[in-house]
Amino acid sequence: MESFALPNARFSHVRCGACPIREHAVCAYANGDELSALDGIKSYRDYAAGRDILSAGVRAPMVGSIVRGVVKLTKSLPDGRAQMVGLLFPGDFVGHPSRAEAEFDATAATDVTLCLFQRAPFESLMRGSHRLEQRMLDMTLTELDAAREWLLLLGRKTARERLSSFLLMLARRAALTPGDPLAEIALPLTRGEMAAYLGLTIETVSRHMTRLRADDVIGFDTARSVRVPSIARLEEEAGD
Amino acid sequence: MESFALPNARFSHVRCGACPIREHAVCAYANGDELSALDGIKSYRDYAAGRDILSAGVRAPMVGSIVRGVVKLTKSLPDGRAQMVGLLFPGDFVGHPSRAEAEFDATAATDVTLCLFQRAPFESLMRGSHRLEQRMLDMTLTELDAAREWLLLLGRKTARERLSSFLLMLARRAALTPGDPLAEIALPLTRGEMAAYLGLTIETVSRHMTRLRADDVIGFDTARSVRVPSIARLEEEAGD
DNA sequence: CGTAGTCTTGATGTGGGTCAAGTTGCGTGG
DNA sequence: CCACGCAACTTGACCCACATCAAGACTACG
Repeated sequence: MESFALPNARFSHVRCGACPIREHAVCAYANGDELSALDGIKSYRDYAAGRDILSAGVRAPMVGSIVRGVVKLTKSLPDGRAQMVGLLFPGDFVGHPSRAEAEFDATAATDVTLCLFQRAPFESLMRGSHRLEQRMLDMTLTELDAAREWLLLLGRKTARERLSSFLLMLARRAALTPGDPLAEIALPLTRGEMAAYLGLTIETVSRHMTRLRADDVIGFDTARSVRVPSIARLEEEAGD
Repeated sequence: MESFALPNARFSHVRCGACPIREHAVCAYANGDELSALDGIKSYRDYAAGRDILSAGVRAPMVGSIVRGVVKLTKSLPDGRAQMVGLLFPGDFVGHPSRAEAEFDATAATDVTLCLFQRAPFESLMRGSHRLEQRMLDMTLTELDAAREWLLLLGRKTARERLSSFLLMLARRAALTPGDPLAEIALPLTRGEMAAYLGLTIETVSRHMTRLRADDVIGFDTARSVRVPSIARLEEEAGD
């Protein structure tokens, strides 16, 4: 029996064909043979919100895809200052092939399910499969583009523009899943995590959220959700 | 006759075996067959300092490796604010396979020589060569790591730490090529370009360069060069 | 219903931005 | 070889967006 009967098991197994991220993850281009090879070396694992997945400077024996939830990547200076350097959603890849030692901490921002592969068999599978390697390159280029967009945000945007850019990204992601465009969007991050992402402090994030609401750019009743009445308006506020 | 006789020709050809970046570029893992295939589709081209190589939103028919010189990648907001999002050195790759339209401007920061490949034959060559594709993935992961390091710099470091980090990167690159460790390092960027890279203004860069000199962290007589008497001291100043 | 984490709001401080005025360096042409 | 002109750089005076410091309020969970 597969894991549907055990939704919160820490280790479990779901056939790739039934996987919700089949079309978006590293396996997106895989053919039947490749998929069953992947199927043979994978296992699902759950992480509660706040749990560490990878630690900077530590060798990790696994890599994997996010099936459910949000993972944050953080880099720190020795004196404790910390900056989030990546935010990963379902379908995104955690850990890098040919880079056993992580360059940053990866932490579950929400409850997370990963589809894990042992590093060694995954790498040899990739070496034999052009599709898999091409997909990996593609995903890495997408991440690089996103990181560069973020460099522009951190280097040149005001606090209000940064918040708007972040909310815009979430609104666009939410728009991809069908539903009422004016529905509440659940924020996957706390104010403190948003600050870590945006290169700001908690207080500045909180103040500008309040102001964006006062100016009717967004609406919210609880701190962990927002409504976006007009994407166009939010785009203006984001600065680009 | 090959281009050694025509050092400033805009188009020319050098056998890969004689190429100074043979070991560091996308061709680093290529075997004999792959190398001669690359040799067949490549051409060298020179760009004077300041020349545009790629423009944001424009389809580029070529990709290529930097043979000589420094290339800067810049992203701009509609109101003119601009942030450098990458700085590429000899061996680095310009343009992305499977991404015909650039996401940013690429400009020659110094006089530059590129080893250009037509996009289509390069991509099909890559599809057929595991070594080439693996090298490409490897280089992209390295760029991603560098971009994330830069996110930490832009998000959390002070102006003095940013300058020190930048100078440290140059000092480490210079240390790779043999020579007097206390020799002058030529700065590939103007104060304005350094500011664009570091998320600062020209004035702030200039002031902190002056202060770092006053504090004996660095030495310089002309604006376009520095001496680093102690790498260890510079590392302290860089914050990590 | 207590307590701890999260969020909001206010008062004040400061690093880096802005504006402005030189200065230095260098290529061009007389 | 020098004079001109322009771009790059430096330095100073002032300003402001965001950080810091400090209370209090809300929420969730035992």
